[in-house]
Amino acid sequence: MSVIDTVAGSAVTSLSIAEAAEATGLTTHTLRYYERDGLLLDAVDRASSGHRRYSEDDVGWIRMITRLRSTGMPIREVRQYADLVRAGDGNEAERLQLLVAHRDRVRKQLAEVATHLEAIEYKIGLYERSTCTLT
Amino acid sequence: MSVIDTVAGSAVTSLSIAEAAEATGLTTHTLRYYERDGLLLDAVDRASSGHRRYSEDDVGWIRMITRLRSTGMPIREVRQYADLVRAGDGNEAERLQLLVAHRDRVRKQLAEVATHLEAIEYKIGLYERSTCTLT
DNA sequence: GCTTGACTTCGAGTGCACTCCAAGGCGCAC
DNA sequence: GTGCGCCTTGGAGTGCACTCGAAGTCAAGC
Repeated sequence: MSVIDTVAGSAVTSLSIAEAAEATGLTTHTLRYYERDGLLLDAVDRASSGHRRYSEDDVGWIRMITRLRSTGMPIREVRQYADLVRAGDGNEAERLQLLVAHRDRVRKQLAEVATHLEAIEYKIGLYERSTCTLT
Repeated sequence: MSVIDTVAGSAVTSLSIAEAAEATGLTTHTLRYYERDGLLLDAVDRASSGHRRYSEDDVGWIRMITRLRSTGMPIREVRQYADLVRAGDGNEAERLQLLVAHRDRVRKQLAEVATHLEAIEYKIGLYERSTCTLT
């Protein structure tokens, strides 16, 4: 189903929603939901049939926001980021600020989870020792 | 409000729900919710007034399940773990299995988040360089 | 030309984990 | 003895992020 077209001499691949889902690890439901909710930079292109056609840029952007989401950024904030990028040049400082704030949160949370993990591993150690003596 | 009592010669401190909230970082709402939902090992002791009195063991257990929750274990699974502990001796292998499965999930997710974080840091690097040249 | 299947829309439904509310009880300060 | 504040209960409400359903469209294959 992926369509290969030629624009200005360079090959352009576009994907159906199912293929875009496959490529990004999201469901087709989620892809439509993200678009509706303003998380994508633009409305996705359509084939003459009205079906969505995802460009490589679309997929790249979706992969980026998937990284933001997987690190715990709320939908609302991803939308803010998309709004800034959509607004075009001149707000790079704001985008940077948003990303840095997120990075700091993620680092902090990563450290906390690592600490909790250690405590859990300690507990596991206790159980392993007691189970071992039982056998 | 924390009550110091003497039982069998050793000092026993018990905390009001507000103090237990303070000590565990949860809200009083959440503490009651966890108890209702079977996440605690037993019903918490009551003062003659009917108010809850949290023992040090209670607080220790709540801290443990808070670690499980903060590392992403669903309420449902925390309850399973509590059920096993409540059932008493003989199911240590099951508890161990549950904890190990959780540990493995956490390790995996930690690694994924770390990877996503690197990609975000790379992006930040790009913005920092471009903002820098603008100034 | 009819079926099939992948797509479309809008709106409603789900699951999770809290979070809050209203009405009432208890014990202490004034 | 009355106001105050902290507590109690059951049940309802909230916010988030999907997730699903129903009804309809379109292109391709038989």
